[in-house]
Amino acid sequence: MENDRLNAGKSITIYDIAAEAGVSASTVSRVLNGSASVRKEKKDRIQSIIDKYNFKPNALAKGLSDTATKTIGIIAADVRNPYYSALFVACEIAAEKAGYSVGLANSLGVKEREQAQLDILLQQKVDAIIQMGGRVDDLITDDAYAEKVRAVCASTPVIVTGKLDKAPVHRVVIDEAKGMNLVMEHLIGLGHHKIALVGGEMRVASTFYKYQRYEDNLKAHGIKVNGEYVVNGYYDPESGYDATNKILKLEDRPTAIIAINDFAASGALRSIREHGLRVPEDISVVSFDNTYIADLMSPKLTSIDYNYDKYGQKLIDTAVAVSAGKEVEDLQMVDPVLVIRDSTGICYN
Amino acid sequence: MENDRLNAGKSITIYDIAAEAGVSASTVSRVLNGSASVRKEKKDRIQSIIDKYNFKPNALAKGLSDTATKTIGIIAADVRNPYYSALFVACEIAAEKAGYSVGLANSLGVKEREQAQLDILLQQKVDAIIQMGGRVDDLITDDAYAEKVRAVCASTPVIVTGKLDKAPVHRVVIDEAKGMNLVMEHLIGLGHHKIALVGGEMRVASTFYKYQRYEDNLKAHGIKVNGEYVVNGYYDPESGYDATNKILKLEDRPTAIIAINDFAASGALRSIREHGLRVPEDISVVSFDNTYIADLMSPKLTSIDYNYDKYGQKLIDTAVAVSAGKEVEDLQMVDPVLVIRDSTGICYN
DNA sequence: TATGTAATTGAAATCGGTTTCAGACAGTCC
DNA sequence: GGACTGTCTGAAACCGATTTCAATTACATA
Repeated sequence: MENDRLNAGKSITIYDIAAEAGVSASTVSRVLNGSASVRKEKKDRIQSIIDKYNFKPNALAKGLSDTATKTIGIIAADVRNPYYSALFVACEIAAEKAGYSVGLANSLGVKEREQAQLDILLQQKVDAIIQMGGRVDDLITDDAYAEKVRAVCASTPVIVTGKLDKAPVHRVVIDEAKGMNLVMEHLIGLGHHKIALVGGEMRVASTFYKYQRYEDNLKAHGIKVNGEYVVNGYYDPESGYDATNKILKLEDRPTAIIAINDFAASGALRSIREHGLRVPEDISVVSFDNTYIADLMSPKLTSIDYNYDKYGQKLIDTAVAVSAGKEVEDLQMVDPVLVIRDSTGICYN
Repeated sequence: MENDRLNAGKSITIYDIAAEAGVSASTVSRVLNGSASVRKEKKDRIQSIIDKYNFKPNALAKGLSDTATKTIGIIAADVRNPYYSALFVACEIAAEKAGYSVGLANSLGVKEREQAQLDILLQQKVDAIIQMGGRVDDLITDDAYAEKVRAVCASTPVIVTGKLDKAPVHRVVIDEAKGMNLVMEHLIGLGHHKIALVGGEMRVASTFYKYQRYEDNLKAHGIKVNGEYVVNGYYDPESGYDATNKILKLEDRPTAIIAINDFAASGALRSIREHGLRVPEDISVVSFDNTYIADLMSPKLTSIDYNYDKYGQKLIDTAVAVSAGKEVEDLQMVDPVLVIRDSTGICYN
């Protein structure tokens, strides 16, 4: 008992196991990893001692002597956004299957944090870094940031979900163009011609790409682009609310609204309701991300889904492959899917 | 150049710095940590070389020789639930201020995962483990699980957000009783007597405690407890929806519904709307957690808030203090607050 | 029984830091 | 000048694993 107290905090090591088994640490290590053959009788004895103490080798020591830590660091913009939490959990599950564990840091969109977190992950000797959202999504890459990432890439593979060029990263990105095409085809197929776009910043690449396809699709259908129908903002409910308020004041009201994400869509819904209009009878609403929010709203939102499980799997596969020195495509695409729910309907106007 | 390529993946060490500065590694270490005095001129020279290479010491090696890793492991039930993501980010920010970094693992409510994650964190030599949600919330502690936690506690402090007894953990929990008191006072103050409770499992301690106070408050106001008004379930929208459907079919309909969390409340709102009733004119709705969902709904939800920033801060403060060997209260409480929005109103029936 | 080969095993080096310990050196005081 | 003090500094041990290398043992074959 008193001995227990004295030992508090001191955990058991491979040498303790070796001593109790009357063998060397090398042999215990071999049993632990199955890295070389050990005489059956001896192996069983050692294994039973390992089990008895539920001994788990110190990951720090292991990481120090091995070349790999079997750890992947993930920097997300903000897990409080369900888009990132869904993607993170998908990565975690995929990583686990591959025998890796993941760490999570939130950059909260602050450049200094992103850089500091890169440094921490580097110090922790993760085998790869996945950065989702934040600076890597900028349409125009910040030079200082690119320089930093380039330095990181020299020792650790970096996989990003955004457009970041100017650094030797691997990219696994959503095919935004395809997503917007799906949305536009859906709306135009329902007879909508007066389509608005709310929320999002043009400095964010994914938003900009969406906007491009929005224009392209309208033009392709001979529909004139109405500048008043595009009201940017951010990615939160307030932004969607404000933008929609502005749009609903227009003389020539649109019959459909595309929100940059589900948050913005929730604000749009509120604004529409407050204007005494119905969804989808008077106005259709579509959004991007298909987070659980889409399912919480009334009416439930038609939204573009990114198949988070597959997306996470692809990110981890890439991280694992690159860190193992395998050749992997620099750029991989993830196909979005349109999930049709109750917020879109035929245009009667 | 070719040299660069050869060195790819090999990062710079304290010995490289020492060699370039013409001193020993010990001296560089002293400059790095300010752990002992080094002659000014020499110190500056070493520092400039450190800066030049942006050298950051290998955290694995450091953790191996130090007693602490300045790392805190967090096991959450599921960060996709905004309750946990809010709390996690609060912890991350608080940890950062204290010079710690945090890791995140999701147990997803699976016992085997919780145990495996405890083992991984132990191997990674985190200075403390914070477990939020999952098994630690059980009203009746699982013996095998308690045994596991007890073993973990022998080497690493564990802080939990739930009721887990039977293991020498530290607990920082929400004062559920106070929360439910606030809710009941609010509703009864608005004239409600027929109050229903939807969602949640009684095997979860926090839910059970809420139920107890629900009963207590009714009795204290001389209101008879109606068993039909309590419909348990889980913590998702569907559960709230199903439970509310059941309740709205009753002859003697309640005038207020308390949902176990914002998710369940969103389902309740949907059911109420589908029954052609209005919130709060016909029925008031209150919920717990005050996640951003409460703000997304129409009407916006009146909900119990846990002050996540302070809660996270308290968790980290406790983790840091305990791992430093300081004496800390075994049980600390966090006070909830009622945030009144648009889903509750005076009872006219 | 002698010999060759394959299977086992442990000593020692290594990973990249920190820290103790003792020696070198400089400055102060009689 | 000698003794004493205090400041700097590096060598070496240590943290807990893995792995190389060489030695030992076991076993099959001639």
